[in-house]
Amino acid sequence: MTTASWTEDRVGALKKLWLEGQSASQIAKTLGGGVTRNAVIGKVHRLGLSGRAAPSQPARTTFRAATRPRPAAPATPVQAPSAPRRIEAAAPRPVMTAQPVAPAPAPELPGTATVMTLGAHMCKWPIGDPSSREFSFCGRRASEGVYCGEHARVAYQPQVRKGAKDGASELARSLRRYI
DNA sequence: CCCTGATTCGC
DNA sequence: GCGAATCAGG
Repeated sequence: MTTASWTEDRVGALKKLWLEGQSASQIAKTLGGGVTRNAVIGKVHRLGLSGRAAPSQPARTTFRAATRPRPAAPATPVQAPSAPRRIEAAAPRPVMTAQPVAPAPAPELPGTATVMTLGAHMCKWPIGDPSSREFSFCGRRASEGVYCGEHARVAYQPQVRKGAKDGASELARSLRRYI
């Protein structure tokens, strides 16, 4: 596709990823096609989407409302106090400790859900490199928030006991299964 | 300086 | 409708 326009597919993926909590830049990278984060944000706003759950990298809440750049704007009347933006609790992002690459999806291991097929109540544990075409989601029943039981336990990392070397290696081994 | 989203405006 | 430029902030 030479003209990276907003096709149904891309818009669908955009919506999904956006509501998923992905950042604009991340979505832009995922969608590829030379779309920038500005394009993503622009489209998001055009679609009426806006403020959702959680940002990305840093877990900070950048929610402001009206900002006034000022490019040759004659006395603009006071802008409305901004529309109500949803502020929901976000599911903790999975900790990806040095994720090398997604080698082979185990035999019966889940991970066939793509960004397009991932349903609302399907585990959204990412599998593989988001920028790769092989990228998929766990897809199992999301019983714990946005993740299935198993992935929820990994997402909500209990905390690593210090000095528990056996436990550490065990954790590392169990984590490997999720990649 | 990295990142985030928000807004405006020229196309 | 689209997105770069810009803004505002963590």
